[in-house]
Amino acid sequence: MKKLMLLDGNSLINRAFYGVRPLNAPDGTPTNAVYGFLAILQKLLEDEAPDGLAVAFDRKEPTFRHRHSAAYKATRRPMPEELAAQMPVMKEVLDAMGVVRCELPGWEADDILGTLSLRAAGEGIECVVVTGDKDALQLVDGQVRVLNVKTRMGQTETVDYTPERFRGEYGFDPPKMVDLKALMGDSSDNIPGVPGVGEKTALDLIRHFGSLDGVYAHLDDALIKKGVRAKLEAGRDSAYDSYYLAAIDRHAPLEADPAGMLLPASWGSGLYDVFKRLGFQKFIEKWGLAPGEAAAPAPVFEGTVTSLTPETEEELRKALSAAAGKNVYYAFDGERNEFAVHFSPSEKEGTAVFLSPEIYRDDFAPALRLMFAPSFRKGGHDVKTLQRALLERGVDAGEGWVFDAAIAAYLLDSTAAGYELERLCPAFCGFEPLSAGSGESGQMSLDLGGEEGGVPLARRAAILASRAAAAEALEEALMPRLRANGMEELFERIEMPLCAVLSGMEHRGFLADREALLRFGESLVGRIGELQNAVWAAAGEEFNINSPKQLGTILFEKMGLPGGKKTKTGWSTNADTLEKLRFAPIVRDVLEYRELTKLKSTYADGLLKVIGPDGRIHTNFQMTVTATGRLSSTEPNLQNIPVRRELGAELRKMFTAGPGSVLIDADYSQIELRLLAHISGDENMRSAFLSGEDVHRVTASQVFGIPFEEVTSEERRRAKAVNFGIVYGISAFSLSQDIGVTVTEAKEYMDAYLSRFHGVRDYQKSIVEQAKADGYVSTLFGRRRYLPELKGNFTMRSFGERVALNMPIQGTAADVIKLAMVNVDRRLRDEGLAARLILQVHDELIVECPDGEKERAAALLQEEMENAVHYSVPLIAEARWGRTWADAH
DNA sequence: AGAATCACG
DNA sequence: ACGTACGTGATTCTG
Repeated sequence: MKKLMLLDGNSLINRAFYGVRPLNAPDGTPTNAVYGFLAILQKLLEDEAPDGLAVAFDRKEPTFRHRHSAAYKATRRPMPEELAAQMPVMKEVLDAMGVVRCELPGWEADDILGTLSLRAAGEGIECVVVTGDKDALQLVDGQVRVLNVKTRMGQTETVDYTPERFRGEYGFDPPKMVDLKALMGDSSDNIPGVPGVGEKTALDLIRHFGSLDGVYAHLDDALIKKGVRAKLEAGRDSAYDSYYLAAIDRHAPLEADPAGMLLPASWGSGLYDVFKRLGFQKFIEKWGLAPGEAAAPAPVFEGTVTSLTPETEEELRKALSAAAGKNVYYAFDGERNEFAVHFSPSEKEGTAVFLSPEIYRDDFAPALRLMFAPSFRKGGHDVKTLQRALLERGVDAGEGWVFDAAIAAYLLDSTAAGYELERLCPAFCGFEPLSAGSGESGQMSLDLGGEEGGVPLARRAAILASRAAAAEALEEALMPRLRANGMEELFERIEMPLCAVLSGMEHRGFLADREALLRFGESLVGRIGELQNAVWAAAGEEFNINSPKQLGTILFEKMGLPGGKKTKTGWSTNADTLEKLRFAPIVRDVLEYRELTKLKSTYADGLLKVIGPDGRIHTNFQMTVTATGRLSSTEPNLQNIPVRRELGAELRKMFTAGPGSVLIDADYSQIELRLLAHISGDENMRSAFLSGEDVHRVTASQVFGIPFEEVTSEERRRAKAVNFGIVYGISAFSLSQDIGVTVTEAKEYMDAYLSRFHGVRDYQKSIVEQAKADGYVSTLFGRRRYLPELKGNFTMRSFGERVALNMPIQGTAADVIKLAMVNVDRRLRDEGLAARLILQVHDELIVECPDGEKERAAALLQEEMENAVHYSVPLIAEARWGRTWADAH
């Protein structure tokens, strides 16, 4: 064995528990911690590829060390019940994996890790100790690395501590970690340390005096402040007792031998069974697990579906006649141009009509119009994509859609891992839809895309039919849940109608001026070259300016510029950092270089690549991505086209209206602040909006206690930052960073703000309490976001609290503009206008419109946006028009 | 594949 | 003392 990985079981499962949202096995056992642990383990195995693996666990009873310590108090925090319930599952999983579990009465997991790593080192085996605590860092040496695992917002991060890394961070050798803990203590481990001495003080002391003994030998040293000296004197016994508690004992009487901890070459079918029972489908797939001989096959779709494959319109009409009056469900395969509609007379049996160019050789459009008749009550999965596929085939089938499985599941949990049919169906309906690889054994065939060897037509029909049927099953499973959550209206009146609005917008696209875009890109090339040469000249060598690593080395090491902050992987070179170094010409050039190359690669070149044959750019609006209810835009993202800087804003001149048309751009004014005023009911803020005055000026005059007329532009700027911060759930520190004042000043601003706007203060307090009680927050339309983060440690909890403050505001704004979009689209059609929506940018709608309609369309747009809802604060939208986006904005 | 950076609301 | 604003997506470099 060359490399042994040792895991601190308790610490990792604890991290996993707080980092992973609630999850249950089909039988109801909570499994989120086990799941999270496996996710961490998987990553570790991939990254480190160890030969051996063992997991150490704490025992419930106090350890010898604790019992013999005067400072020990039997107040170990009890494990949360939900987590304790998962420990047996955890052990079962490890056993099924064939991983050695180590525990020893009277000894901590840390001691076991210390003992095993010492033994392994003695046998010449490299050791990787993995834990979520910092205590084990004392073990770091030439043969033992410690990976410190953090979970942040569900993401696992590991910090790899080598002796060098440790010294770089702490400024002393790893064994001195014990001395540090002796002074600062560790609340999670019941190590008291010296009362009143925290991490900062303790770090300074150990760095200076080298050890705990060193500190106490130099108590008179002038470097130790009076107060600290007094605390150290008073806490001497506690410190030395803590030293004893913090020191890992590397000689635990353990039977285990590192050589016996070899990992199996492959996982057995026992693990498959365990994962199957726990519902860990993802790990079964990722780890390529297969059932044993005797294991039952996974349940797949079992309906009896009769597939009809009409060859003529006559046959199609006849086949569809049976669908009259029934709910119908669709699935399609865009690449093959195949569509299926499924309708069932009962739970058990159904009929599917399957349309494939292979047998139906006529023009598809008329057939599709029959298949997607407006009168059908329609359901499906990812309806917007299906509608767009139909539009691309000349069929407008936006009416009659009442169910979309992906959107329903998204409303039920907007932060789930995904909403694919393959995931939802097993989770909510207990069966899997058919796929090319499932079904009768021997039927599996590789689809090479050629004439031979493809999936047979009948099979493809069955697969599409089962996918359509899955949507039906999901409707039965999910609609009652939506109703129970009070989300029926949000679903039926906003999200479902929005599908057709968005598919239309995607299909229409935004006309782009290819030549202008090309010229713009070309115009940047010369200057980029100049800047590159200037930067290289100043640096005295050629290097890749796009590499933050190389750039950091040049600026902060070679040229010795000050203020370089370290990030995870090296020097920070972001715009915030570089702005402070503008006095150096090279930095100014780098900043301009960054600006220009960003415009060139992401926008000029990037957009040219996605202009369609029709000269238009067709973005995808994602409806199930954001945690707050906003849309997102991809391939390309048209929601982040530059506007804030002059040069970037040039790009908006390349987005134009078609011949004879104009663009109308309408945006909500301060929608989030207005919603905050309404939701919090803050009278002061409401009257600021009702007065129609500039809200940032009003805020400035209130926060700074000066007359409205005397507010300077700087004061207004700061007040604006405070307003933004309030919406996001601010801290004084971040505000100070943002507006460049001291933390103390920022704190004063915030206190002044909250005392002036006490309705906001009260609201913030109550929404966080509400979130903690309910486990989620909601928008005014009932959209939810669950906040498992609120159960976590300080950092996670703080994040959860900020989200609780922000989501109801940002989410309600998203709801409002979505409703406005549905209404705008409907009214444009009802009034016979040719104007149509083409883009949404969160608080902004863009309509393309024939010249002759522009006054009517602009008025309609503004009216529908302002009247989408009627709250205690008016919503204001402003509309402009022009030939290009730049002119209209 | 993840990190860093930067574009937007 | 903690660690530092909410929500996104695309590009580039790097291991």
